[in-house]
Amino acid sequence: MDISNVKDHSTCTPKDLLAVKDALEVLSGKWKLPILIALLNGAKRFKEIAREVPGISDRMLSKELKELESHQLVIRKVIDAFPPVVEYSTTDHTMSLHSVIGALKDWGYHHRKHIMGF
Amino acid sequence: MDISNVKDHSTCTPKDLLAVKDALEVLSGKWKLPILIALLNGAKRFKEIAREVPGISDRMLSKELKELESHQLVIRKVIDAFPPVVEYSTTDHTMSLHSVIGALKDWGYHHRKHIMGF
DNA sequence: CTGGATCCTCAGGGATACTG
DNA sequence: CAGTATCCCTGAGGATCCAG
Repeated sequence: MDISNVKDHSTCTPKDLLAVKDALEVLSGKWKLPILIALLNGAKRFKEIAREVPGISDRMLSKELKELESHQLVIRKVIDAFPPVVEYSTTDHTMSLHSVIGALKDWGYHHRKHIMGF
Repeated sequence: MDISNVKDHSTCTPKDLLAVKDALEVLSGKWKLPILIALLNGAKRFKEIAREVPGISDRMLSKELKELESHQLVIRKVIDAFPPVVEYSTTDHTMSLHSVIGALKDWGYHHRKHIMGF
């Protein structure tokens, strides 16, 4: 991927802004990134994700997973059995999010230190 | 089958998740990043920012700027005159956001290509 | 020009109960 | 277990008017 123009901050074009907005929209909401982070550690079932994303309700988890699937960020695999087993996993496309998550994580730590006055 | 195709990517600890959540909270909302992007191109006045962030209302711009200031992400400089002149600029701390914005921008482009099917 | 004050809408999200 | 169906409420954000 061409990131050659990243360094030129003085020309963050309207198109670049659009790209950022696109990303924000897809990743918007309180839960999408936490869910994806949980799944990046390995495929998981519904209840497992719920356990790994503290505070999320079944309703929201269901909704968010559907949205993520529609964006091709997770894969839903149903195993016909009883009781039902559904396994969620990441996609190649999810992997491209690593730099985003990494940047947010680093900045989160940085910001906390900065505000706390260290 | 194998729920354990855990390739052990940079595993995110609960603390890391917290950091991501911190970042998301500070940058949450529809306008904060677009505003910061506008300011990264140079200090600007209220109306100039409004012009560079399409769709934002004066009310939201005012609110978001206050919040950003409280997080030390923008500096507000009043020039006593008539008509009033207020200049907003970034801080050192804002600069640390470059990697976040860069990652989001790159991923936005990438995602669009991916969804559009190239 | 730079916003504050008000009012209002709507969608994100919580709580609870229920189903195959 | 893996969700759906309802109900409800809060708060982000829009519209408009007003003031220094």
